[in-house]
Parts: sequence; C-alpha cells; structure tokens
Amino acid sequence: MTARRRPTMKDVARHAGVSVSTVSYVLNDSGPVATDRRNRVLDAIRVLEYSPNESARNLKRRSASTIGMVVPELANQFFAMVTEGVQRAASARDVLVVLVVPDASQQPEESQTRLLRSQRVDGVIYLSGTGTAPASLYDLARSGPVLLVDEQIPGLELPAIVCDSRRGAREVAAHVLEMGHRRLAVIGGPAALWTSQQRLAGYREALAGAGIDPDQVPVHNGDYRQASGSKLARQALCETSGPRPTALLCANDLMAIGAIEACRELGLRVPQDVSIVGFDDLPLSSLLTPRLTSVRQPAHDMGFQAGSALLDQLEGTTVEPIPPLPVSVELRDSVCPPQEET
Amino acid sequence: MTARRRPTMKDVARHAGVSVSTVSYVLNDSGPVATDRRNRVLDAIRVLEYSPNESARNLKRRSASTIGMVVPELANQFFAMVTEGVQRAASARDVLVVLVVPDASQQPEESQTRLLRSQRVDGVIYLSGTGTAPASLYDLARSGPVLLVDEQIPGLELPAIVCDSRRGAREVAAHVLEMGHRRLAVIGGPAALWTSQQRLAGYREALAGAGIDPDQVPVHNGDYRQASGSKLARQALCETSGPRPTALLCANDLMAIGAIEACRELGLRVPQDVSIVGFDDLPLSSLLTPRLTSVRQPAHDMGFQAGSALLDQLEGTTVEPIPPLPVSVELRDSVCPPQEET
DNA sequence: TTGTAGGCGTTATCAT
DNA sequence: ATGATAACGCCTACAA
Repeated sequence: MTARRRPTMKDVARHAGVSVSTVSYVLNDSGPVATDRRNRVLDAIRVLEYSPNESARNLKRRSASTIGMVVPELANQFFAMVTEGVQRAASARDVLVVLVVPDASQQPEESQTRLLRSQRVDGVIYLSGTGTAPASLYDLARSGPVLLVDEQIPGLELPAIVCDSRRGAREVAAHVLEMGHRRLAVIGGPAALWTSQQRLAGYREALAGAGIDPDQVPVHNGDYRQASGSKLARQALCETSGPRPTALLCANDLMAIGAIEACRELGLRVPQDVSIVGFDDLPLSSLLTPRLTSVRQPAHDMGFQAGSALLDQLEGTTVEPIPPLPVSVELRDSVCPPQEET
Repeated sequence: MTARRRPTMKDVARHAGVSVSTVSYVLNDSGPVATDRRNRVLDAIRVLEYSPNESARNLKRRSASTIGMVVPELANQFFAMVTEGVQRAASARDVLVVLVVPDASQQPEESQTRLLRSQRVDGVIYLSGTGTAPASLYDLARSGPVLLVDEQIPGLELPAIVCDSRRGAREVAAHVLEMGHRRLAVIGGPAALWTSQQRLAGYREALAGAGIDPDQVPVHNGDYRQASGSKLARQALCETSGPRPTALLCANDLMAIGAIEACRELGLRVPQDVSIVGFDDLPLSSLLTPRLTSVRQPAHDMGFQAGSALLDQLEGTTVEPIPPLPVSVELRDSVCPPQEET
C-alpha cells in the first residue's frame, strides 16, 4: 500500500474529463458551468476525496482565512471564555483561529510579530492583560488590522471591544453604600490597566454620589491576582490608622477571593464583619462560601463581538466603533449591612 | 501614502544585488554564501522589512508548521490548561496552533475534517470530552496524524497522552478507607468515557484491598457536571435502602462540588457527616469550603507532552508510546473519619 | 560560490 | 460555456 499523493485540481479535471478552470469554477461558483459537467466534477471530487490545498489558495488570494488570538493565559477563566467567543465568531465564518499565549518569561516579541507579517493570519485580536503594549504590538498594528479586547491601550488608537466597567463598578459600589457602609477601602488592579482605571472611576462616582469624599477612601493597587488581594486586604484591614473599613471593593474576583481568605485568617467574618465585592463574576465565584457579589462581564460575548468585528473589517465592511457592552451586578451573600461592633 | 506591496525575495535580491537563490540560501542556511553577500542580503531584509510569505513556503514544502487542537470547551479549566500546554510545546518549536472548539449543538464534522484535509495543519491533537468518536475523527486519522489527550477511544488505535487515573483513584479511595469509612458510594462519570472507567476501576481496587466487596458499593453514573453530582449525591444519600454512606467518591471535582451542595441542602455537614473526594484538583477546589480533597492531574504538562509528541511524530522521529503521567493525591478538609451517629 | 529555470496547486484573464 | 496560460512567492536541482 503506497502512500498516495493528495489529489489536485488537475487530477479532478482529468478524472472528470474537463479542464482545471472548469473545476475551479464549480469549486468557487466563479464561472458558468453546464449542469452535467458540474456533476461530473462533483463526482470526481467525491471519488478522489479531493480537497483543495489551502496553502495554494492562500498564496493566490493573498489572505489566509485565519486570524490570530493573543491572550496572556488560558488558566484564567475570563480569558478562556473570551477566547472561546472569538473562536465561535471565526468558525461561524469559516475562519481559523491561531492561538498565541506569549510566554511571560520569554520576550514574546518575535513570535507575535512574525505571525502577522508572515501573512499566516489576516488580522489579530489582542488581549495583553497588562495594559502595556510590547513593541511587537506596534509592528503588528502597522502590518495588519489589530483589535483589542477588554482593554484600551493609551497611545494606540486601536479599535477595542470592552464592557462598561465603569458603570458596573459604580453600581456595585452603590449597592454597598445603600447597605449603609460608610468606611470602605478599594483593592484596585494594576494602575496602568485601563480596566483598573475605569473601575476605580466607577467606585469614586458612587462614593461621591453618596456624599463621601472619594479622596478619603484608601486605594490599594494590586495585580489582579489572588495573592495580592490577600496581602492588600490585610493591609486595608489592619495597618490603616482609624477605624477598620466595613467593606472592601475589589477590582476583580481573584483579588476578592484573596481578600476573603485574608479575612478568614484575621478571624473576621464575611460578610458580617467585612462585606466584599468583586468584579468579573467568574463561574467559581458563586460556588464560594460566602457566594461572592460581583459584576458579570459577558466574556464569551466580548470575544464573539471582537471576532465578528475583526472579520467585518477584513471583509472591508466599514465598521462602526462598538459601544461598551453592558455588565450586570450579581447580588449575593458577601455583602450585608454593617454590623455594629459589640 | 500608497499602501506598498509586501516585499518579496525578488525585491530583496534586487536590493542586495544578488540572485533570489542567494537570498533563499541565507534565509534557510541551505547553501554556501560568501560573508559579504550574506550581509548585504541581511541588510536588505532589514531595510525592506522583508518577511517570508509562509503561504508560498507551505505550498512548496507541503507542510504548514501548524497543528490543530480540538477541545470541547475552554470554560472548563482543565481543558484550558491542557490547551495552554499544547500551545507552549508548539510555540517552542515555532509551530502554530489552530484552535477548534466544536459547537456541540452543530454537527462538528465539517469544520474539523476539512481542517486536516486542507493541509492547513500537519496534525491534530484531539480531546473529545465525551469518549465517543465522531465520524470526522476517522477521516482525520486517515488523512494525518492524530493524537489523543486525556482519553483513549475504543476501537481507534491512536496514540494518547493520559495520566494514571486508576492509580489516583485507588489512592484517594484508599485514603478514605484508611480513615475508617466502610459505607461508601461512587458518583461516577459517563460510563462510555475511558477516564470514568479507569477511575471506577481504581476505586474498586482500593475497596477490594480493604476487604470490601466492590460489587456491594453503589455506583451512580453522572455526566461530569455539577448538576449531576448534586442529583446523584442526593440519590446516594437518601434513596438508598440501608444505612446512609459516610463517604462519596466523586469521579471529578465538578460533581464533587455538586455533591457538597446537595449535602448542604440536606442539612448534612461535610466532612463530619459525609466525607467527599473529587478528581482533577481544579484550582478552584482548594478555594471551596471545605477545601476539597482531590487528585491532581498535570493538565498543563499533559498538553505539553501531547504537543511535543505530535511534533516529534511529524518530524519523523520514531516516538515511544508515552506511559501514563503521574497524578498526586491532595489531602484537604473534605475528608475526616466517620463520626458515630448520635 | 552564484544564477537560471521549473514547479508547488490555485485563481483569474483572456481567447475560443 | 470552456480551456490555455500566466501569475502568486518560494525552493531547489542543475548549470555556470
């Protein structure tokens, strides 16, 4: 049994007794073909199990029907869901998604940049997770369309799909304030990140709206990871002079989880002693004890929209900038009215 | 400012005053080139910002330097981590990963099959999550190398990267038995899935080893999802005739979480009234209350090994079958000795 | 050591 | 309605 060469259009043409152009015509409906000959071609394709060589096609068409997705890590469920959304959007239009997870320890420059320049992808969806643009992003953007998700990068005028972090933050904070809390602290994200800034801005709006001077509320900036949430919560609850805050506004769920952990270790009950809210509403957040009040972002949808928008752009459709997607506050058990100290 | 055509090798050659073959030689070290001319070429490449057209290269080489990763969903952290591992392995060898997340509701056949046949990928890593092979998998396997991860599909003699589920299951079960439990129940996975079978086998070995007849221990098969864990736990704890089990062996973490939930609703304390163990050790499992005793699988590593093995195979390296990867039992709070009923 | 030319599998232009 | 044929950009004998 010899490993047979893959059939080409030429083989199909020969088998069907027609010319290659005819085959090409039926393959792409790109020309008129008599019904009987079309059928002969279709048969030949079936018999030979022919399938077109996409490399050749790409070469000719100068496009790859492929987009790249750059994402900092998949273990983070939010990123994973965005990625899944992107892949859905792409696959709905018969476009492939190349996944790139830059190795934080390496210089990611090379692989990402080479990616677009080598025309293996027609465009890129980019999610840095840090808010800072590596040099490679500039190159990418110069050599092809780049769309940002879940962030906006200062200095780069790139289209982006984001959601209304600010409003979400404002609303959870308002909820906490309505419960009667007056002494709050913020566990914020990396100061450089757009989402951190938006969320902080939202918290401040709510505070101001409740007649509290935002500048009086301490802000501890972390890195969006659990450990930093834990550390900063401890700081906010102990090391501050003056009375202990009764509520912690955490800029994402992972840090909120860290905060809960810290409270537990400090012997403080959540929510009776300290109310805590997060942001992201990871699926796991409703499994915690207590169930975490958080702001849900439509992760999958963000990815889907991003994928669709990029593909629209590639098709030459002029695309309107997409307004921030709506978020929703999920009220759960980690918030209650402040209890008087006994 | 006119959108300039991408430079080709010909442009580089002209700019450097050499022939295209010379350029090709320096690009791939595929021929001898005088040092000065090599430098001229390198300069030209830099000046023109040339980068090779991979489509043309692929066409010529009959390979795509790309592999496909088929995975049922990314929202499941285990799958996400495997995927990340695959991408790491690939990117370490300058190979791209095309991500495919078959839409369960659609017939996934088409996209997956077309993928490999169109020679856009050189091979595929496949993780069905169901244990049943869609027709497309047969096609895939006929037209190129396919490697399974985290499962083995009966009837298909495909290489696979798995881990030692059986041993892991045996060991957690043994731990539970050592704590003194005698009345157990198993919340198993889908009967068709290889992992379910392995884990069940492991539990049975441990039971037999402790002098308990495995056939006397009730097995409830679920679908690896939280809801089924919840439902089946309720069944195991209430509807069984005879005394209530004091421990539940759950074939994965999600079902274990469901089981914990069920216990809570039934007013049973975990672990005092019911001890529970899971499998997978998802990162979230140690965040639960109580922290879940589970069996950790090296998800990322499984992916990495799978990627590496596939690439080895593609390079023609003859690859040894890889033995099951080791797992480790993570002892935590969801297990304690059985308490006498008061 | 370097250059020329043909082909990889498609698509698209242009005759017929 | 159909069929030659010339690109697409790269690699690689083979010739110089």
